Amino acid sequence: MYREQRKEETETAGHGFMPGLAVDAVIFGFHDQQLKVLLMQYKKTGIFALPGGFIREKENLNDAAERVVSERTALKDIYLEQFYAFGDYDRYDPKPLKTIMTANGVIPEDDHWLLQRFISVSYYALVDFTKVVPMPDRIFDGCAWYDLANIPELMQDHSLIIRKALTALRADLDNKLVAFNLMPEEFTMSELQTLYETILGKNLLRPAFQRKLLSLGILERVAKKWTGGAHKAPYLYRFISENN
Amino acid sequence: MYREQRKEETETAGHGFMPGLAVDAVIFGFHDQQLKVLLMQYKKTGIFALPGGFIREKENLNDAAERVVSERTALKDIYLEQFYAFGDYDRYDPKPLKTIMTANGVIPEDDHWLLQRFISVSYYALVDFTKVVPMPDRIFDGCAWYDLANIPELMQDHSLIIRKALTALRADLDNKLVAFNLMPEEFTMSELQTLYETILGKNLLRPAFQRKLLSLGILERVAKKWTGGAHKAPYLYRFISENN
DNA sequence: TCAAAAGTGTTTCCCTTACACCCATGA
DNA sequence: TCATGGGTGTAAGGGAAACACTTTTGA
Repeated sequence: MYREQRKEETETAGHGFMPGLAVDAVIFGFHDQQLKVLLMQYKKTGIFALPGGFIREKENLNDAAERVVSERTALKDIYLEQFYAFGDYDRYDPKPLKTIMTANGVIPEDDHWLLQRFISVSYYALVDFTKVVPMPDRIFDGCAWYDLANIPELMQDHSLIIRKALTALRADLDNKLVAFNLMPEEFTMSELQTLYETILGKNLLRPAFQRKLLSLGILERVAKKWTGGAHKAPYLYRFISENN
Repeated sequence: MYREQRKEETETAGHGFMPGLAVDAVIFGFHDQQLKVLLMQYKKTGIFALPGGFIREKENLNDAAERVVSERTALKDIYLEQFYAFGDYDRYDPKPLKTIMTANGVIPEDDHWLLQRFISVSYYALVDFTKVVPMPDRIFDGCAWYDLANIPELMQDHSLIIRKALTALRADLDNKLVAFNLMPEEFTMSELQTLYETILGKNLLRPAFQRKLLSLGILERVAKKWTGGAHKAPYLYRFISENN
C-alpha cells in the first residue's frame, strides 16, 4: 500500500501536490549504543538522500511529514518536530535528480516539476528502532539505518539538514523530554543514560543522571531485570505519559 | 523605491515568485515600556494582517524575509529568526483577500494566484523602535505599531503566528541574547530590565538582574546619564558585539 | 534633610558536582 | 570471596534568591 502511494507521487508529474515545496525527515533511531539515521539510497546511482516527500493539495504540512515517515518505517503515531525550513537558492541542484531519473529510464525535460527549485520544511522524527521496518520503494531501492557518526555523502544539502536536526534534538532533550521516543517501552537507567550521552556527545555522571531523571516524576519503576550479568540486577523503567 | 517593489509584487500575478509559499514577519519593537508589533491594515476593509511577502524565483528564503521587513521599516541589517512554517490546510482562507481585492477594484477570479493555498514560513524580527519608519504601500495603506497586549483581530491565523513568535522570542532570550536588538545603542540597566520583564511577563529582582547581565561580559559601561531625576544618575551601557 | 532610584555587599538556600559507600549477582 | 555493575548517601561548590546597605541626585 505504501508502495502504491509512492508510485502515485512520482508518476503524477506534480499534479496533486504543492509545487516547489518538499518535506524532509531526519529519522533518528537508537541501537547498539549508537544514534542512527534512516537514509534512502538510489542503488543504480549510489546517491544517498534523506527520506522526503511532497504535500498533497489539501493535506496539512505536519500530516505530510508524518505520512513520509510512516511510509519509510511502517509506524504510526510518530514523534515529529519541525525544526527548520531550508530555502537558500543554491540548495537547488537538479543534477543528482537528473542522474537518478536517467538511470531509471526517464529522460527528464529541463522544466520537469521535480527539477524545479524546492524549499524543504524539515522535521526530525524519533522512533523505536526495534519497531521499525525500513521500507524502500521502486525508485529508492535502498532504505537502511546508518550510524550518525558515519553518514555517507548525501544529495544536495542533506548533510546540513542532519547537522541542524541534531542541534535541534540536543536543545529539545531537556526541555521537551524527547528521548523516551527513542527507547523501547521498558528500559534500564543505564540504557537511558547511554542514549543521553550519545546524543549530547559527552559523558554524564551516573548518580547525578539517576537522581535528575527520577526527580522529574515521569518514570515508573516496573520490575527488576535479570541480565545474567555478575552484578546487581537493574530496575526496568517505563515512561509515564500525561494521559495515564 | 519600496513602493515600487510592492507594486511589482501584487501586479505580476504570480510570475517571478514561488507559488504557494509566503513569508510572514512578526516585527517586534519596544517603546513606552511596551512590546509592540508592526501591523498592516487594509483601510478600505479594516482588515489587519502581519507584514508579509513572497519569495522571488532566485531569492534565498531568508533574504526574502529580510526584504519584507526592510520594505516595512526602512531598515537594513535586521535581526531575524525563522521560527516556524505554518502549513495547516485550514489556514487557507481566501475570503479576506477576496474582500480586499474587491475593495481595491480588482474582481478576482477564483483561481487567482493570491487566492490559492499558501504555506507561511514565519520569522520574528527585532528592531530598534526609534529607527523604524513604518512604510505602508498602495494596498496596505496602514502600517503602524500596536501594543502586543492589545492586538486587533487579524486575518487568517496571524494571531496564532504572533503567539508562537512570542514563545520563540522568550525561549531565545537567554540563549541567544536577542534583547539588545530591541534597544537603542545606549541604554540604562533598568531600561533593559523593563524590556526583559515585558517579554517574560514577570518581574525580576533588580540586583540579580544587574549581576547576571554584567557577568556575561557583553556590556560596556559608557558614561553616566543625567536624567534630571532626584536620584543617582544611572550608567549607560552598550552591547559589545563579537566583531569589536 | 529627605525621597527616590542606582549600585554594591552579604547571607541563605538549593541544585549540581564529586566521590564514597553499600547491595546484588555470577564466576 | 571477588569483580562487576546498580543504587543510594553525603559533603563541597557555585549560582540564584532575598534583603540590607551605601551612593548620588534634585526638591
